[in-house]
Amino acid sequence: MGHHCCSKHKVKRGLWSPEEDEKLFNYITAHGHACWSTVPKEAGLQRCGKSCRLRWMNYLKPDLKRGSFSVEEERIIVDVHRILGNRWAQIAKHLPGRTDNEVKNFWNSCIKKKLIAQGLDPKTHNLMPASKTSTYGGAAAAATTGNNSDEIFQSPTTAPFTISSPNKGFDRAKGFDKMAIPPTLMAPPQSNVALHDQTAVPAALSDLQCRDSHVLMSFANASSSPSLGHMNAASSSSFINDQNGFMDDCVWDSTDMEHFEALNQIEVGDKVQTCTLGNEKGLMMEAYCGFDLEMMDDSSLLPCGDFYNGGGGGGGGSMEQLQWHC
DNA sequence: AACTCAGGCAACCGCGGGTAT
DNA sequence: GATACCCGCGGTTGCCTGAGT
Repeated sequence: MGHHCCSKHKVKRGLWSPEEDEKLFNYITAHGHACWSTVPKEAGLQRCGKSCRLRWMNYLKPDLKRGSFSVEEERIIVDVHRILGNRWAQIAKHLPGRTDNEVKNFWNSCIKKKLIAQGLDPKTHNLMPASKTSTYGGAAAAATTGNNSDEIFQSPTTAPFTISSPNKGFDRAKGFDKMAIPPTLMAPPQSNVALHDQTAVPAALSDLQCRDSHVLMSFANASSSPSLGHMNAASSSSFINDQNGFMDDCVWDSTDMEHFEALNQIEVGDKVQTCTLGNEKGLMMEAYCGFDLEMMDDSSLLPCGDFYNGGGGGGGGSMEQLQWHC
């Protein structure tokens, strides 16, 4: 049974031969692929358009990077997956030359197992209950011993979420170079479901404030919300370091109003995560949990782009190298 | 050398969203 | 608005290969 789109035609399935690859490659490089459904016919292939597209995207495309994933790539995958979940195509966008299929396979065959071995739930990136951990082999203890690439797999409770975009739309030298966001703030919807009882609650984040000059961000009710115990756990990375939940390590240089302008509205799908930054007299940023992760898509991606965890220390900021395509 | 098994990878399948008619 | 078609995505399957016995 072939694809629905080509069930009427006699199509070949299975592995591609070098000849087929050559035909497809030659055709696409010469004519492009305006319509995949016509490609096989035009290229003289007994394949369906879908199959051709897949082969091109995952194998023939010239800018694909082959070979094993680097530690840095691995780190990016883990970090972005923590935010996006199984949105492989989105994750792959942060890894030039890698395909969604490649990332997915790497995740399933390698990263997932490492996370499990460290006692982390690969879906939520949270520590699994001891019983569950032991089910997976009881290797949670290994999580404390890593001094190699396994360090990538840190519990989100100890690694504040940070984003860095050194080359997009903002000159780091001008300021606005420090900002840390806890994983709870950036948690994807699916994670919210999973973490409902243990992580950020929207209400707790509804009063995020940024003050001018030496900007502070605060979460109302931070200390009273059990959910924010999770965030306070991140205080070792100087994200939140007092009982009121103030993040005094979050410094925005408000003289760079250009970027506050840019930040003025972050529309995140229809669930707007209002990120309202007012004028320089009284900056105010509102946010709540439950980010619609469409924000990770190109233009809608945090337009400011440049979040940097200056206080992460000790590898806490595992997203330093993440480049947002915005 | 032969066999088994697990891991990695490529490809397929089905679904959802977008667009044209 | 309804329908058909196409594309892109994520989940899954199955093949290939290498390590272990």
